[in-house]
Parts: sequence; C-alpha cells; structure tokens
Amino acid sequence: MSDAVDQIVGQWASERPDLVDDLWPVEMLGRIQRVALIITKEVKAFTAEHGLEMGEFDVLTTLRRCGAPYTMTAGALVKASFVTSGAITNRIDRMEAKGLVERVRDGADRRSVRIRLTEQGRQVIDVVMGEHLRNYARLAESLDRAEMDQVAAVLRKLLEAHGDTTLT
Amino acid sequence: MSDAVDQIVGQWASERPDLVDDLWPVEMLGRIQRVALIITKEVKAFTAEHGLEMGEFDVLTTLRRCGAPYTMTAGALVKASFVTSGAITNRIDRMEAKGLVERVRDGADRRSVRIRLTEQGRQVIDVVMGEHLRNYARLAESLDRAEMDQVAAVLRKLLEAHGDTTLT
DNA sequence: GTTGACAATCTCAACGTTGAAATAAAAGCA
DNA sequence: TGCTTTTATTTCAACGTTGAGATTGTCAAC
Repeated sequence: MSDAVDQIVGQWASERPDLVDDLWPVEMLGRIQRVALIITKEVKAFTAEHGLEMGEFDVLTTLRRCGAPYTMTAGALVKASFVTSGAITNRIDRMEAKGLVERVRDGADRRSVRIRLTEQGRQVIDVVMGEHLRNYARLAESLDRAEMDQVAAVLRKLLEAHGDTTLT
Repeated sequence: MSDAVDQIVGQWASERPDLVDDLWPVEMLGRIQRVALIITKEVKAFTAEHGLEMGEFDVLTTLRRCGAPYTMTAGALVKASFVTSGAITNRIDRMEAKGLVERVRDGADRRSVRIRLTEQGRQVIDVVMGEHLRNYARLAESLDRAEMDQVAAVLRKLLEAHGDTTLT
C-alpha cells in the first residue's frame, strides 16, 4: 500500500532526480508531521466537545499530573509547554474566567504567580483525561502494540538527541 | 535513558494509578506530537532564513513537485494542505506580492483560479528545497537508517488507516 | 432564456499566538 | 542605604488561521 508521503516522494523523484538520494528523511519526518496534524485535529475536536481549547486542556493536564496541591508558577507552565509567556497569560485569563484555575500571588516572591487548579478544574480534568486516553487508543487502533513500541523507542531516542528530556 | 514522555507517563501513573493500563497510547502518540513540535520549530526557523513563512514554503513545494507548468487551482491547494480556503487566499495574496506566484484566471471556468509558480518562484524553491533536505537530514542524524525505516513503515500504515492516501 | 442548485474563490470579524516592550519585585553589591 | 542587574509576569500590536457568509460563475432542467 501507499500513502500521501509515498506520492510526494514519488513526485520529487520525477521532478528533481538530482535529489533522489536526499529524500530519505522525508519518509520518516514527513510522516511524523502528517500524523501529528491529523492527531492534533482529532484532539482539538475532542477537547472542543468538552468546551476546552487544546491549550487549556494542556494546562489542565500539566497541573493535574504534577500532584496535589496542583499548583505551578506561570513560568513553570511556560517551560512545560511549547508556547510563549504571552500565550500562557492569555490561557490563564480564560481559564480563570471559567473557574478552572485561580491565580495565587506568592507571599514569599510577589513577582511570581502560582496557578492552582480549582476543585472544579480537578473534577473536569479527571473526567476528560480518561476519555482522552480512550480517544487516543482509538486513534492508534490500526497498529499492534509491538509496532507502537518500536516507534516509541526510536522516537524516544530522537527526543533525547534533541534535548527533550525534562519537563521543567 | 528517558525523555519527557517517560516523565509524563510516570507522573500520571503516580497520580492516577487507575489509568496505568490506559497510558500506552501516550508512549507513541505523545512522542509523535512532541517530535512534530520540535521539527516544526526548526523548519519555521529554516524557512524564515529564506524570508518565507512555513505555509508559503508549503505552497511552493506543492506547486513545484506537481511538475511543469507548476500550476494548480486554489481548491487543489486547499485539498493538498491542512488549512482552510481563507488561509490559502491569504498565502497567495502574500506570495503574489512577493512575485513568487501569479493568479491566472481560467478561460474555461472563470470561477476557478489557477495559481502558477513564477520563474522567480521556481528558482527560489529549487534552491531552498535542496537546503531543506540537508536540514531534514541533520534533524534526523541521531538515528540510523534502519530505525527510520521502521518508523516510516509503521506510520505509513497509520496514515493509510486514517485515509491519508491521496494528495488531491 | 430563465430558474434553481451547485461550485470555486474571496471577504472579514473573531481567535490564539508571537515577540518585544513595559511593569514590578527580588537579589547582588558598593 | 542607594544603585544596578536579574527575574517573573503582563501588556499589546501584528500576524496567520478559522469558519461562516458573500460573491461570482457554471450547468442542467424546463
């Protein structure tokens, strides 16, 4: 069988025969990009069903999995995400308005702001996370576990090489 | 060794032991998302060095690899991309102002617009594509070819399952 | 030929992010 | 104590995308 990347590579091979020996990275990286776009669209649709932006869902999961009292500084959320500080400020604004998180000014260092999951926020993410994992499983159901393990192992190596090793 | 996804999965296992048996899709899909974010940032930085948005680069490659006369309708570009018609219109506007493409109204069906690579556009993409492939190779240099082939084969299967099999 | 359904593209306000500048507080040091 | 540097967050205009609607053109049926 063949997918869209096979066609793309085939077109390039026809149009730029001088590049045929350089097309091999596209076979993996091109597919990673396309899979990511498809998965992202699916996850966006999923979170929208629960009234959440993907970025808001990301903040909820980050706060929840760090454990009680479900609190991180704004700066820590920036480092744990792939977005800038301005984006985090906006997300917190929206989520605070929704009652999902609250800002707590730290007495010790009043520059920093602690973002804390509210009880409502914790209940929301505890429900949504379970469904998210079921949705994730559905998105991967065409593969068997051995195949997924192979991909995971290689991509772990790639992430390590790019320094993606810590959350903070 | 361990990466950020190992830590994320470990946190969830601690905080939600009831979900441990459901976390396995994160091992693959979570890593795909993170690798894609890293690669996207790198490619954005690369195209910016050549004065191009990533979306503009995408249009250039799509037109170039379809072969002479390097022409597609706006609708075909929408289908070949992961964005809406409004985004394509804006991209074409910008690229036309830069002299990279030109709009040619079709005589046969005047609703449709043929987008054609200009000579300048073709020269730009022919240079940039070669460098892009070298950059791609650099981004994947921590892996050997067998590992990449494994990932590519599994992701091809996943893309097929999600219907990502044709360009148009 | 006129009508109505369909198709291709463009328009535009709303949205989330970026990135640099502004604000405010803490820390280092004379 | 004063002064500078550094750190944490917020502000804000510019940017690209979305998504619904408007515009314009085609085609089949009558």
